[in-house]
Amino acid sequence: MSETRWLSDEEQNVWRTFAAATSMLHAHIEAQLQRDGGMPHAYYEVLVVLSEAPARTLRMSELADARLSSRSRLSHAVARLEASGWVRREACPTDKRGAWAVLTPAGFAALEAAAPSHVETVRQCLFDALTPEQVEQLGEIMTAIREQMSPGYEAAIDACPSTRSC
Amino acid sequence: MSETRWLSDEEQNVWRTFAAATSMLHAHIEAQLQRDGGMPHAYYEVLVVLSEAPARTLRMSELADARLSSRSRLSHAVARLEASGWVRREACPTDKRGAWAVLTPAGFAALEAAAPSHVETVRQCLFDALTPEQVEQLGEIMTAIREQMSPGYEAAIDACPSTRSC
DNA sequence: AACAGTTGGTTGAGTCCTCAACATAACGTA
DNA sequence: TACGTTATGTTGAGGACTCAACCAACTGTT
Repeated sequence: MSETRWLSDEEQNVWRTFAAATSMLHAHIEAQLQRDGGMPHAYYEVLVVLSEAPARTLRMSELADARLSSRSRLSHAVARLEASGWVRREACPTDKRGAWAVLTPAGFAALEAAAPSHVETVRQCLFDALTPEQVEQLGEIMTAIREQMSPGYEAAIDACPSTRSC
Repeated sequence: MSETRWLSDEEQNVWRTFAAATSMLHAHIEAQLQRDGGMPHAYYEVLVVLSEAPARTLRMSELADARLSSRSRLSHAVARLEASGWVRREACPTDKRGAWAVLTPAGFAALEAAAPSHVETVRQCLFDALTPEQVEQLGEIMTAIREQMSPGYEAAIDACPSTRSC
């Protein structure tokens, strides 16, 4: 292990502000969505991804890869969403290991009901605080970070067959 | 409730990238700290705050207000940190309701042991991905968001007596 | 002194997440 | 066909957080 590259005062300040701001933002959005939509943010995003998929249906692993990383997590999430009647599992005929997750009409309705206040919250917390120029900068910065964390992420999403056809 | 101010395509793109990038970043840092330091990020931050306090000691509520919001959360956290031998509770003589949290030598050592790899991770994931100009922009953007979420936060920190004297 | 209201902190139940272990099915090669 | 390897998805235990309820102590008013 080579010498530690400690943060400068300036960097430390940026990092702490970053951590505080994103933490508050996530907590706020989480609480709002839980309160008004009856679901955590992660589950909301599952519904969003499903709602945009062809036939509102995706393989479990595609769903996991697209947004959620861990398969275990998704499995638990879909179990809960299924109990709420918002998602339905279906056996995959071509691959007997596989499972499809299908957004139910009730799930779509729940998403539609939760969306307006969620979007309003995002706007208030994020976009209302920034100038148009800063929004653009933020987009570039976050793209760079995402690329750093997971090279080829963008390309992978674009190339993902499930978002194109089924 | 007035008309929903939906996000434009551009805004939606920025928001999704923001959510994905910060989520990956947090997950990565969390995993690294858990693996190499044996503690979650939130607990690491508790140790950091304590280590910077006079006599490495803070009232529970000051600790909660400074970084963690919920008192319940802090109470659970300190219980766990106390079980690890990293923090010690002490009764407050002037206010018999109150409690002090004191960083133990073992806690300070754990912090020192965890710091280098944590800082390296932050540098790799965040600063290495950005230009100096972007770092500056990020600082301003996050300051604006933090101010939006919690007006007067900066001022409150600066005015907090516990960080000045004891 | 007494009482209502506020503040400091803890507790327990329930929820979500992680991690590791597992079962099942598909694939590749001999 | 048989066997080892890989991929898909589930399960259960344990940890961390939230929320609401709670106790104890301080404060201000009468």
